[in-house]
Amino acid sequence: MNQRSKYKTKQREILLDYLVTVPGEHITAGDVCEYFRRQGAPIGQSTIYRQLEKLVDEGVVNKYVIDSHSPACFEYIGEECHHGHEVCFHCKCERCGKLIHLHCEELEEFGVHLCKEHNFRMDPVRTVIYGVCAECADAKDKEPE
Amino acid sequence: MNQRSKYKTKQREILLDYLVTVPGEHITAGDVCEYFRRQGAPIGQSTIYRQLEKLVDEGVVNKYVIDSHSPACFEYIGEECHHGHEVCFHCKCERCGKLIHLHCEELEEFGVHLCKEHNFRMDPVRTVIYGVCAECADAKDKEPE
DNA sequence: CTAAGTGCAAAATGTTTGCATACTT
DNA sequence: AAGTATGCAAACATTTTGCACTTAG
Repeated sequence: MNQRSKYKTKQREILLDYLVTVPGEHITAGDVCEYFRRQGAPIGQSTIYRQLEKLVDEGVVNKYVIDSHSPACFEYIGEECHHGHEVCFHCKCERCGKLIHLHCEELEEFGVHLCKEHNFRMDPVRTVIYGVCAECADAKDKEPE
Repeated sequence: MNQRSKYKTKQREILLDYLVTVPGEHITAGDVCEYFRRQGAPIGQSTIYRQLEKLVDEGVVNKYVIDSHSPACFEYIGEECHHGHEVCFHCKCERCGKLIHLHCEELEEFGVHLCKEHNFRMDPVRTVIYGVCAECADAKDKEPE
């Protein structure tokens, strides 16, 4: 299950170079495929899936599952997710799909609580908090059934 | 997107009757299909998917997406998820796949915090906290790379 | 030279859909 | 009678896999 990369291949380099340019954005494997196809330098989709999986295992990239059967989203973890010692948490709006990055001490405390009281080591990187963002909540209030 | 049931059909009844017997367990659409097939009273899979979706929209059943391309899990929300006014949160072990139900005030507080400070309305029903459970954490400590 | 990675096309998988039929109200 | 729900099979979309070939160390 833990697949890390051992060789430094051209495809991996190119893929990473691209990902680095879009930190914090979340893109699907299909997006990545298409991007390189358009560049005139396509990478096989199996390679993309396989490298992406490795990058996830290496902690360089995060993977988010929004819904079964929508494609999974990947996100390069740039500096913006590492302010000081803080971890970056992610909230995903169920309505508009927006991904919100959160640096929140309370959340970190909650992680500690989970570990101490419930013996569960939360993985902030893989955990996505679903809910409704401010804008969508407003919109919904206005538009009734 | 919001599909609620208007007629009370036999299939819906049977399905609900079954779900009620396994509150807190999480089962896939495929599991449900097979269950009824074995009972000698199969229900069409489209019906199962469609009814399950309705039950989710009605708030009777929760749906969890663990991983894209693993089947989605459904869970009847019985009393055990409604101790008093508490909500039930779910933690999923990344290693063994175990689903842990948590009744935790701190988590509720965290939801409130999220809403007040960050304007994000967490949906406890759809949010799954990923991490590593106690047993798997122990196991990993012993078995090095 | 060996282990690892690539790419293609094919398979696998979970979910959705079209449509004719049957059931609820 | 009108509006919904059902069930089948076919369609879909994403992800995975088998395999022959290439590349990195």
